[in-house]
Amino acid sequence: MLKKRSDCPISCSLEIFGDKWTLLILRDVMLRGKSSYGEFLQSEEKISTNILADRLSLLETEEFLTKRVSPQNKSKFIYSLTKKGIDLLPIIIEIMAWGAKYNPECPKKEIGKRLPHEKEEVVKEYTQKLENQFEKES
Amino acid sequence: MLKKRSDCPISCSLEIFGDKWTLLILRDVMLRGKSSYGEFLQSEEKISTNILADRLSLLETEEFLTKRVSPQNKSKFIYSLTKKGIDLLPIIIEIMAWGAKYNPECPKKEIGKRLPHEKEEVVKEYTQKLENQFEKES
DNA sequence: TCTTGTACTTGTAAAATGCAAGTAAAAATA
DNA sequence: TATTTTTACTTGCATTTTACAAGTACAAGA
Repeated sequence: MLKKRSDCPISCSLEIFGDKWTLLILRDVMLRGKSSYGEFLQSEEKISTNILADRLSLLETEEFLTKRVSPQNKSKFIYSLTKKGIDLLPIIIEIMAWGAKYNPECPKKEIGKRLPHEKEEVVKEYTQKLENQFEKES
Repeated sequence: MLKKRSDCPISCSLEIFGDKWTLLILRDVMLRGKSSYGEFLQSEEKISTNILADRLSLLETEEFLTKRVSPQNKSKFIYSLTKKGIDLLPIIIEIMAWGAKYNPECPKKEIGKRLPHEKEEVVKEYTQKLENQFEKES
């Protein structure tokens, strides 16, 4: 990512998180309350260890996540969202909404069911929740 | 894409368009009125010819775009959005909004300036416009 | 002290991408 | 009619990225 392809905000964004894994890690953080390497590794999509390490490093570099030692366990790291990371929630929700609409085989859980008629509210609720967490941690 | 990583709608979506180029082609179609191989090739991001051919084929297979011979020129093809493709607009707009917010060096054009305060309206306007086009072509 | 938990790193093969060149058919031009 | 241009790819090959399996390092717990 030394030199940008263009100044288009869409292109710039895709250069950072336009791949099959980065947003999936953020999904785990935002919607599933995950926060550690081991937890990310357990997701059903089975990310490789080297890719996970690479993406976590990227997410930290890009300041989507911050990394700190767990107070309970000094050999464990906790990854938390920044405001910049929280602001990606609307993108993830839109992707989920689209995916839920066009993949009938995807079982719809609570959020999925709410999306067709109250997407805005879902985004607001989760943003609020994540921002509260953010405040507590600072 | 023989077997899916999981049934998560986010994961399924990213398996299709989670890369650096697919959404950029759709940007050109949705926001810049482009519709042919040659036009896509001219974008400032400089996509390779083989990648463009591969992605157009994917977009057709996934039914995001339909392909037909140009009435004016039989050696030219016109790619048009399907409803399924038009439904990706909110994702693209959210990505643009995020990118415009966090990349101060991206020059903001009309849409970019409107996004912070009237994102919903922008999505509605463009959806309307693209759906009108869709109707005209059918 | 030994085992477990946690977070990686390394090696290597496979797949995707980028770049340059070539192909083929229709359209425009001489 | 012959030639050039336009349009949309395809092909070959080097580079980069990814996937998979294995190994490493350090802290915590028994």
